[in-house]
Amino acid sequence: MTITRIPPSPTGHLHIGTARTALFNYLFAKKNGGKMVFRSEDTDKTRSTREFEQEIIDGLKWLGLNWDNDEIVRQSERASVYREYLEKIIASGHAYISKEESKNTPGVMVEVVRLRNPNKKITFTDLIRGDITFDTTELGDLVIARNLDDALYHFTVVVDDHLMGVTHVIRGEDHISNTPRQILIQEAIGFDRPVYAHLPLILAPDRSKMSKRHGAVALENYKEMGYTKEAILNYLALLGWNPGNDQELFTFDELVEKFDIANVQKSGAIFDIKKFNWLNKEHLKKYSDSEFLTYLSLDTVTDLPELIQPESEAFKKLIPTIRERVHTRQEFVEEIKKGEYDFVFKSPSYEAGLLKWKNDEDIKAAQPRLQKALQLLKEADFSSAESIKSALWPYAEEVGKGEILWPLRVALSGKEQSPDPFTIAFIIGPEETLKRIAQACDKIGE
RNA sequence: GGCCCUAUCGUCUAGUGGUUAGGACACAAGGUUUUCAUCCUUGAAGCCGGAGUUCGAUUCUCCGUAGGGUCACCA
Repeated sequence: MTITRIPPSPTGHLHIGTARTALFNYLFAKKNGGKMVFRSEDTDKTRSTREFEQEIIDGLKWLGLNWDNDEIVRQSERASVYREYLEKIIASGHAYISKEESKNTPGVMVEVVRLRNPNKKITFTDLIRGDITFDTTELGDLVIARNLDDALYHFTVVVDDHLMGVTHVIRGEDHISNTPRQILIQEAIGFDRPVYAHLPLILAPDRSKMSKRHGAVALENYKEMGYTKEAILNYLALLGWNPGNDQELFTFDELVEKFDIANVQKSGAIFDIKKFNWLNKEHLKKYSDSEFLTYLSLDTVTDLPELIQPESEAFKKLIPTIRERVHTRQEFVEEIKKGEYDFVFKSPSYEAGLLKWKNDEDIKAAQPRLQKALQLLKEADFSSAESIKSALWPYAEEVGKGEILWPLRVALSGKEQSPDPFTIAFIIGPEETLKRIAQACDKIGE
């Protein structure tokens, strides 16, 4: 049975790269009818925290990347297991206790455990890159434990991967050079070698490994900005993998179905927020109005302008309009905060001159048209933007579209750029619509 | 610097010993019912360089070059 693993170190937030590694491990396992296991690599007691561990677990689960039995193996709780193998490997002569000065606290003598390096060439076959050969001589007798009760990373990884039955180690390219060390330890203990696959890295725009100095790297950051899990999964998968055809939009199920590690790229991929935005919007399109409202969760936005009333009828009617203009919840909220749609909630203020259509000589030309529109709208059906449009359209065709639509839109929005007048009229309702048009007429008259 | 990995439009990528080198994002232009957005159409944009193999290399080999990763008693 195929068993992959996701072994994060809880020394920081859930990195977007870790999420992608988890995704690929999950997809590979699923694809092969196997499972993924989870392991918290918290042997560094000074940097690991339970808070980070929980955040990582929550993040992976939020994405839907579940693992076998929900089980959480913690390396910090397995010292006795490591000790057993440490003693075994020392007894066999493949490792030895070395009395030397501590590197961490100079001046203090300690007894670390070192692997007796056979100084040989190691060749392993990477599922993505093919054969990779290292001469381990340069590694020296690497330290595998600070002492018998305090095993280090390379040792714990090898022991746990073996004990947890891991068949495929799929991890970031930054682990390639760790692989020969771990193979050396495997061979010293006598464990079988798993299959390795090293994924290309996610790169920042400057082509270096994506890190905090480049901006958001934590999954949580993207979640907060309003990237949906569907979009995150989809984008992460596309970063370094392709289905072999032109499909770019995937549901999670489709990814599971179509994933093939043979189609994983060798070279690193730059994280392109623009394409990510596009994908997010595409996935958002599938949301119904009520799903979108839930997605927005505006009640969690603490600094929403007072003017905006998320519960109001007008606001609910406004949502589809904003929705088609933004990629994320964050952009949505910013649009509101900028006051772009304040005209929905209060009478617009604007210079009368703005009412003048570009083809008109005088602003006064707009007045009779607005009067006519007023008249037509009094009889109009305000049940939809479409019905409002049909009430005005014949007249607009007769007198010229810009000639009436422009001043009408300005009368309703007070802006040079806004949604079309029918939509605005629908949102603010008949009473307010008629009032604003009348006000515009007054403005011209002044 | 040593070791290792990588190299197709700006970005993510498809692809082949002979192709008009395909798609997507982004960008530009035009259009769709006034502006913005949406949508549609069109466009610009790429095989890192040099040898070699070959009738023919973007594709295969080698050498460069460039970029990246890694060199802990962190993981």
